[in-house]
Amino acid sequence: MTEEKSAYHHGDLRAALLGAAETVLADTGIEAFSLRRVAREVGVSHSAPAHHFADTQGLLAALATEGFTRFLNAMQARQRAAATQDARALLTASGLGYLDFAQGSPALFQLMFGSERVDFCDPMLDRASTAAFDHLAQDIARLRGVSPYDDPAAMADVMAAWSMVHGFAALLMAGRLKPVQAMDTPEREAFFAMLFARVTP
Amino acid sequence: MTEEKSAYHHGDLRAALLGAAETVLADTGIEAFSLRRVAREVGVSHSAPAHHFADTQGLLAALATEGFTRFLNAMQARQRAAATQDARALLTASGLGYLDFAQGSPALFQLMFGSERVDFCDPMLDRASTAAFDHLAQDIARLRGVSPYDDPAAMADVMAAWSMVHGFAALLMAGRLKPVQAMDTPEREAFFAMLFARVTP
DNA sequence: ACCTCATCTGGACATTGGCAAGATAAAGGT
DNA sequence: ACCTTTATCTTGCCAATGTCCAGATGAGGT
Repeated sequence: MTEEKSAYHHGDLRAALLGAAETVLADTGIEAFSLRRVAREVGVSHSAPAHHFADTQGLLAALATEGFTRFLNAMQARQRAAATQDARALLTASGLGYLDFAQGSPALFQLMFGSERVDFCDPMLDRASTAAFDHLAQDIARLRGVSPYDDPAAMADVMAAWSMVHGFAALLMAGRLKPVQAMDTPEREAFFAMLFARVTP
Repeated sequence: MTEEKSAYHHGDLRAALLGAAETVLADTGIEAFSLRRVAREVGVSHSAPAHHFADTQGLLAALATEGFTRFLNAMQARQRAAATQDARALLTASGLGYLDFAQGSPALFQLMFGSERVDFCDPMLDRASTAAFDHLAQDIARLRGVSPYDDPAAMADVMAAWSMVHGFAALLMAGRLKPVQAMDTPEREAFFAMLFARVTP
């Protein structure tokens, strides 16, 4: 409908800002992230974003929220691709999806897990991040036959799996796992699957 | 010797700046870290640091370097406290030292592992971080009887152990492991030791 | 046609990192 | 002792940033 720009009243500025924010984030990194730059990218005044996001934190919270839903999608996509009912294979698929997302959107990944600039009190963000956590909990529930919310041992499995895949992803993104970086994709995935299998005996 | 301040020529400004930088880092976090604030804290002009560190990155690199040596100390301290020769107990002690450091200096920890503002090309920093990695490699060498640099399987053990402890520490610091945060110290340490033992079967 | 109000603009202010020119004092050579 | 050199620190400046504010604009309801 409002396809042409009318100078004023952009039409869907909120979405445009979110899109540009992701580009800027990927370009400059979180720590050099600039709200004015985002506005410039969209071609709008420097204080236009204020009417859609309270402040920079607000925009980043919204961006992280979108990140978490895509993050969940990445895990689910791997599970669909695996086309199996085996609980252990499904868990491994989630782990690989976790890595897919981290490698595909490293800046977003760091925003979601390694930044102080995001306010996790934001209810939308809380919902999205909780949903991602629940997905992993469900994988463990399927494997153990008990919900981690009922069984401490199963919850320990969740923590173990999560710590493992997150540490692997974070160190890989930070360029610390040199030997792993040298591997090609199938080799790296096999390597990770081998490590990941250890934490849920 | 130069105990009293002489307005000009602070005496040991470099060390004073590093000390203040750590305080500021702990106060404001990395992403709001301000060089001018550090200078103000020391009571010196805003561009005095330029003569001791090329720029903000330079100061942060020096700070991270100091962090890595303390990080290594934390792991070694735990091993001394364990007072054992058992390879597995020594490895666990390193993991607990890893956590000690992360919990004791969370801001420094995030600077070292989760920031883009540190230049790892800095030779001093490279030396310090490599030394910390080598410590873990040595733990695995003692456990397996082979150096990870010679044996791929042993290197895989290093990656596994590192990913596990790092993921656990990072998620804990980010406030994501709610059930673990609820535990008291001994319980949390026992819990971690249990998880950590899984990765090196 | 008019009015209301969300949306967007432009200017202001304090703060930041980095640069350049100058002030200060310690060190060293004569 | 004196003068020069050099390292150290200060002051003043610039562009850029986040946030606030008053005002311009126009879309949608009445």
